[in-house]
Amino acid sequence: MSVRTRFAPSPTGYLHIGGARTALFSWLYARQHGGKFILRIEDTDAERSTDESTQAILDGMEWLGLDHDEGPFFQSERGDIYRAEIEKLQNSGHLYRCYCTTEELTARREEARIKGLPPKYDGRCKSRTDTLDMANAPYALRFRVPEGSVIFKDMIKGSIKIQNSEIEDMILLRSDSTPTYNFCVVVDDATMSISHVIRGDDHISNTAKQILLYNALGFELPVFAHLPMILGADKARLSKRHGATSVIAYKAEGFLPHALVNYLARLGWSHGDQEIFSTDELIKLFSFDNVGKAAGVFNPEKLLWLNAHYIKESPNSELTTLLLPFLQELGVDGAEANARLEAIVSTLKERAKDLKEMAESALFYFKESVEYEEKARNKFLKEEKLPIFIYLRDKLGALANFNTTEIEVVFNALMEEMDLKLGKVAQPVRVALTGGTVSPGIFETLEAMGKEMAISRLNAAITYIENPHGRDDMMY
RNA sequence: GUCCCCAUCGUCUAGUGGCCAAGGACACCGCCCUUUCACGGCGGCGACGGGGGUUCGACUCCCCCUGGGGACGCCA
Repeated sequence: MSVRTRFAPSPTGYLHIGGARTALFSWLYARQHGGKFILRIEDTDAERSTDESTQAILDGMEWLGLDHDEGPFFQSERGDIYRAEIEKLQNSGHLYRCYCTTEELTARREEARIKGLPPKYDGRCKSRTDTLDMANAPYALRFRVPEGSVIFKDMIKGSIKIQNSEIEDMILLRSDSTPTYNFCVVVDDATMSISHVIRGDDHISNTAKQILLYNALGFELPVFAHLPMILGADKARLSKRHGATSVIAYKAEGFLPHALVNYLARLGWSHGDQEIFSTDELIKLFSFDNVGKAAGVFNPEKLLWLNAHYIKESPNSELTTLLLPFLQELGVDGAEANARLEAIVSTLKERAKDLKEMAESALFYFKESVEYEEKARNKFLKEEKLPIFIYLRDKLGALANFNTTEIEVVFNALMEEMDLKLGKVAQPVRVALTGGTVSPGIFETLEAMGKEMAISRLNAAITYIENPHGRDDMMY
């Protein structure tokens, strides 16, 4: 049997974390078995489905690198197929007309709930005999649930058994003649020859209903795998209030797609003690045998750690490309940045957790002039430091090769001459160059900055110290 | 309420009856490295929800309880 998996989101919002993991596992399984991964958009609810959402889902998938082999298919375009299958069920006596209105059903459900009874359809239209009198009344088509029970084997959860008496006669065709979810899913999965249905375990109860439909339609059952849910820190189902849940938001926050992929893979699945997986490794090692049964809490900090890891691992050229949009977002000229970024990126990648933060800490390389942080300025831009700045400005300005080796020679000479330790020299210089007390190594920073800018900033510091009152805007 | 699923450090997890006085990772704390901040290295804190069985032996198997999650739509 060839492996065919699918991801079938409804286009009612962005691709969220939970959906992304479901898609990832389906994709991995297909790739591992040389099978096909199919994308299907479940837009039978015309009210809530939007093209923007479809696009957002497509964008999210693409960003994560989860490419599909077939589709996207749209349920809204498959009406003929559903109609044909409905007809079959009708002919085989699996359906009956229900004339109950939505209002009546809602009221009865409410009533049942109050009485503590299961809020299930009571089947009152099942054996109506007055259907002829109802000729002009709108009706929905319900599925006649047979006696017995549904037992199925889940690749993750094992054997699951549900009594048919727990399942209500669900509506397959609405009174406006549109088919409902459970029916479409079955028809689609069967006609698309899906071999493995991989989805969240919130669908387990649907699976029972769907198996009934598979049987009634005479379709062969696929293999099911129900992934445990992803929860927020408070153990409630992950939702907006737990922070960013949309995949694309992580892109905007400066995450690398593979960091998210690695994180999501490891949330619920494991391979011994290994934490870091390349895509190829995931494809090779993934197995439902090692997917846990319990719901997992989404931990943003571990994601951040992985992101920092992958930033460190990324080649400078790649990081440059990725970082550029974030710099432009901050008002840096793209062309200028691009020319100098590769050198700069290598000074920053060791300490950045995400690209957004990285862009912010790169900002001083591109600004016309630096603004001094108050504490830094008060501590380091003082009269007594003047000789250091003047010395460096002159000696560094005279360097032919402005690289870390040569720069270090100058610093060593200065330290010798003035009998200072590096710490006493580096911090004031850092403030002059960056405006703050935190930055990459001072020699690297100088080299990445370039001679011209370095000298100009040293001069600015000298001017500032000599004439602080000329800068009223910075004084209190 | 009914049904279904689940249960190892705060979190993600390893563990498939003896290898476990329970291992790794994130986070947290400390030390080291160091020109700052990080990175990195070393160390520390920290868990088998409870009760019954089964067994020579249970984190591992069974039952009950408790706790958590999910589903009960003419939504998907």
